[in-house]
Amino acid sequence: MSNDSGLLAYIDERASNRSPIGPHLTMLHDAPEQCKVCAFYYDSGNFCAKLNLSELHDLHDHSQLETIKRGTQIWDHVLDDWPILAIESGVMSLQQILSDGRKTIASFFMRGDIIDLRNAANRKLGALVALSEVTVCRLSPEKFERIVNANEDARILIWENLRDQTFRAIAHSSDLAKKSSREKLAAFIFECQRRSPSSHRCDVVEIPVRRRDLAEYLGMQPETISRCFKDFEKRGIIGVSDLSTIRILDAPALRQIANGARPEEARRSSGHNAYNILTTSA
Amino acid sequence: MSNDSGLLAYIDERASNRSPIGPHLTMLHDAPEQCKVCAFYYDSGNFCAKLNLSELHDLHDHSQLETIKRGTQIWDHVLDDWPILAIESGVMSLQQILSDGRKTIASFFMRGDIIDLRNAANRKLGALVALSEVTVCRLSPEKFERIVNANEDARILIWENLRDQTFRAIAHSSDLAKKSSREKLAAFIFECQRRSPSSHRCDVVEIPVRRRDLAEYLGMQPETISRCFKDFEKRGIIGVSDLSTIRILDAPALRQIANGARPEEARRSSGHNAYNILTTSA
DNA sequence: CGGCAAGTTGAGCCAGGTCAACTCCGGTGG
DNA sequence: CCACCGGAGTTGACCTGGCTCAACTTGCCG
Repeated sequence: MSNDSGLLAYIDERASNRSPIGPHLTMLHDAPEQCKVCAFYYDSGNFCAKLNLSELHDLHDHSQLETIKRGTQIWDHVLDDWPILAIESGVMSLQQILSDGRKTIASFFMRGDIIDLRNAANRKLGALVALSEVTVCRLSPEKFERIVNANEDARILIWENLRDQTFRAIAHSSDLAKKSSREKLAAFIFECQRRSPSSHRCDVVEIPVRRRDLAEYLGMQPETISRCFKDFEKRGIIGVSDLSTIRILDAPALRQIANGARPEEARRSSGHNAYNILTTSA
Repeated sequence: MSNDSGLLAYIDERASNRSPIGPHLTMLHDAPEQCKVCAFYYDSGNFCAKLNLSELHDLHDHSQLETIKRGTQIWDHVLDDWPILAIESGVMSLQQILSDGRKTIASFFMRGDIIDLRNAANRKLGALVALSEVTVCRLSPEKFERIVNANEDARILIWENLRDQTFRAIAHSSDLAKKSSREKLAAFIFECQRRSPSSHRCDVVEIPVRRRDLAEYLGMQPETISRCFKDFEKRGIIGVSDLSTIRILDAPALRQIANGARPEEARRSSGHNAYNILTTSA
């Protein structure tokens, strides 16, 4: 997919309608070449797969596919023009810097996520930074808007994608709020498993980010991350082969930890539970 | 709830669409009584205000307005049928209970928020619990869906509402991740100010939830909340009149704290005149 | 006025932050 | 091919912010 990025470099983004195949819409029997190999198209149930060929070509011709290196920030003035990003591969992060330099990664965006930052300017959300090599498609806001208006399937899908991002952020909030370091890490491992591209559940999980980024995402220190991994490994819950790959050896135990079961003690339970919540265990 | 639905049944929704003063809509010169006093209708720029009278009546007639008491949970089997909630007043919370009893409030929903929990069942998000007396309108999913499909203004508004919830959750995540207790509380005070119904910025801020709920939202202990409030008060940054009302006395200082400026150190300002620095805007 | 929940205050302690030293590893250049 | 470098990760020692527990005060409601 990087073999034709050289082609892209030539293109004048503003003026040309740059259809890679054919001058006009006469040859709509096929999807654009770039789209054929893009997850948004060939993943069943992703956005571009919902479009008809006319829409797909229209969107493609006014969008920009780009590969960006780790550490690159997408600047605000670019986002002003291209506020809608489709992450095709890699991991993007939304990060904030506090006045004294502490850095926080508020959210990860991975393959299949569509980031819609229209109107996000007022609320300063932070910077979009690539945590790995990222392939991203900048969707034309106008075409996107038009397609979403016209195509109900696409609209529903986009809506669910956004809701999923919301739910993910909410779940992440509650992880951060009350969980211990081990619990957060365990929950994150399952989150990685859940979001892994290979939809088949597998006990080998890829950690797609560096320890350091992971620490910033989970609100911890790299040292603590390291200690927690070591702890899990020592207890035989996971196996660590290399830094970016682990194997879950004792899924039930890991699940218990992720769900916040304390070892044995001190359930100062139930007495003050005015709300009588009925906890439905998964 | 649907007292005058008979009349409306006559109307052909398609033909009368988007014509607030259509021919045989003469008797529809008025919104439903309940809607007239509802924030979603009279707040400029909220959902129901975007509907034409036909849509408004249709939605109203198939929805349920309800007042629920503090501590009440909206049960899952109810959410299955009524997954879309419009919060008219009060504070709803989304809370999770960990296996050992720790409770987390992941998100607050206040006036003007529309909670769309369709398809949220798979990802167990937690329970919806009222933190105060809440007036909520359960929107008919079918009517809601139809209106969102037909009415572009309404759709855009809903879309922005959801995006705002996402951004809020993300911002909350980054607050929880790396901020100290004081910083989180300061940030929360500003969040309350921002979301207060009285749109005019005012230095008197209402804290709409109990200390205990606040603690669970911010991932702290009630004792710590109390100590932080006392600390701010002692330093003259805020004034506390009663438990649910505070007054911001030194907004710049509070802002500094919320943004994560540490007390003394690391000020690379090198400045002679600290007052000339205008870092924070709006 | 009495009872109960919410909030506050105080004392002690521990999980995780902080700092420093070290290893590991890929890239680079002589 | 090796020496060197720098950034990432790890390990150990120490320290502190905020959790915990317990006792107390306040406020609300019948």
